[in-house]
Amino acid sequence: MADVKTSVIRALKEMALSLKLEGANAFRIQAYEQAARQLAGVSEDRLLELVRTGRLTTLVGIGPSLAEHVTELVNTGQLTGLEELTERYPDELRALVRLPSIGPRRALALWEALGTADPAALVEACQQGRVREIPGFGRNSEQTLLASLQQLLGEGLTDRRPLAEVLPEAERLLAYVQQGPGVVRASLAGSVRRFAETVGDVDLVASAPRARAVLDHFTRWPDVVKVRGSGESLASVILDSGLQVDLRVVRDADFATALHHFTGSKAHNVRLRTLARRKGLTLSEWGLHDLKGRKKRVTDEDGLYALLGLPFIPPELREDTGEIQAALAGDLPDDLVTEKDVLGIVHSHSTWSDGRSSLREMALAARSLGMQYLTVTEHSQTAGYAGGLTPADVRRQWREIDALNRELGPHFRLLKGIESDILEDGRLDLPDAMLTQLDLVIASIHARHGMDGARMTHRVLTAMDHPRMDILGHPTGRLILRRPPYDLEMKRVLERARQTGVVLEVNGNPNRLDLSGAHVREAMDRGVRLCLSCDSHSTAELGHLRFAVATARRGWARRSAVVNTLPAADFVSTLRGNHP
DNA sequence: GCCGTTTTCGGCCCGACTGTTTTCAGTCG
Repeated sequence: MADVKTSVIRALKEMALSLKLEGANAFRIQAYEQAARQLAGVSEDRLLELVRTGRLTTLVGIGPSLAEHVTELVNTGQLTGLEELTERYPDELRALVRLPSIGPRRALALWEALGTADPAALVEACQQGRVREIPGFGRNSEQTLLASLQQLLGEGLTDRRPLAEVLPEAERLLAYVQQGPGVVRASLAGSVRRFAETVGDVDLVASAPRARAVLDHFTRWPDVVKVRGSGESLASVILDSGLQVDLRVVRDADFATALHHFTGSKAHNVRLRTLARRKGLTLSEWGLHDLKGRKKRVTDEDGLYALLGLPFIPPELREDTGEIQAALAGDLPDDLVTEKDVLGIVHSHSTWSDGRSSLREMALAARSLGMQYLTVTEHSQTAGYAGGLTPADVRRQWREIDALNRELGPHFRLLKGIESDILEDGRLDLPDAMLTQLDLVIASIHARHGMDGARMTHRVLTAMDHPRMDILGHPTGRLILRRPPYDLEMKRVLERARQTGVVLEVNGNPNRLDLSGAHVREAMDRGVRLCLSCDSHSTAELGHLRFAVATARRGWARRSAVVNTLPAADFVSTLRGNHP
């Protein structure tokens, strides 16, 4: 079941799309879209409180009219007028708008001219040459439309990929661009730099005196299979992996504003430009200018934000979910967690269960990353498919852990733990007598994902009430682009975490990123603590930590809320302090 | 539909590109 906040946001977005089809005033449409984003940055409890007290209009971008709509949505689940608009424009028409190069105007033109928005019927119309007869369309746009319709009917249009699938290739390409002729600075930009969960393409920005030479260098990268376009300052290519990469090259004096512009998000940029206007400045990728067209000197993003009267806003926060207002008010977290803050690797598997590296290899790798400890948390006995450990196995493993600690100490420690399955009735998978002897207990769901919301919520809350439960592993169970989260009332899970002191995991496995940034933000609002974990099954996967850190930052997580920024002894004792 | 350190009305973010046009609308980021 979707929570109230999610359904309100969805309704506002639906309304915006309907109004686009309706040909409504563009700024009215924008108002709905901005309101949706604004609410995304507010916790559900705060939203309900603002509705109850009639103070919704204290949010930027929500005036009397939208406040009324949101109140109606919260109270009744309906929005007057939305249903009527939805019926006027069928779902197929709404889906058309998502096709590349098709917006509301052209979708409507197709629908009206052909009397249908059904993708299969449109394919036929393209093949019969009927689309090119429609005013505003021609031979080229007919071909483009046909191609994207066929893709839509084939594997679907979700050509987004998990960030981690893209990042290594993007970083290799960045290193290559940095070696281009005359390159002064180069950086990743776009959703990759913001560490979004999924990315559609990769954006790079570089500075050099002669753009053309760098662009030629770029298009000669061995993995390039197709050059989509190459102009004076931009080249766009397709790699053999199917990934699209765009490179912009500017003079170094323009690097900071170009990098900022192409990092986005679009909504963040829009709001920042509005702020600039109010200060009598205009901001674009080509610089910050005053009203007389004089260019301000901007050498880096720090300087850009400073000229606008703001502290630096890290890329992970640039989603227009309240970060600019918070920055203006001095309310941005001043101790946003960083990778350097993390002192221990939490949640790891070895060859004792389903890992691919030995315990010794894992320990040495963690130590060489500068970590002070690694928690050994194999699967428990119920997870037979993953080589889960029986109590006897766990005791045997302790002997190896003790030996390794004698060898690798005293500045590095393996902590004794387990990742216990949460059974169907919410019990943990090992006897209490054993759980109390462990340094930490992660408990996670690995089976029976499909329970209904009431039973699943009860199952998780029951586990959290266990006095030896320290950390809830991958709390929502989602797999990015593959599996939706469990049917779980997150609000109650967060509340129980606050009451019991149970720590919620931010699992850095790039297919999970669980909790999500949005849930991290709700956890922060409630004072719930987090641990940033790798869920590593090999030494290479210790690198998952960066995704956990980035996801936590996207949820504005403070260092002080993250338990594995503590040294080993404090980490163990703070977990022991649970269940007051 | 929102908003106000020039405005309670009249503005509202910026630029590039594409394809279809013959001066520009629509789309995109």
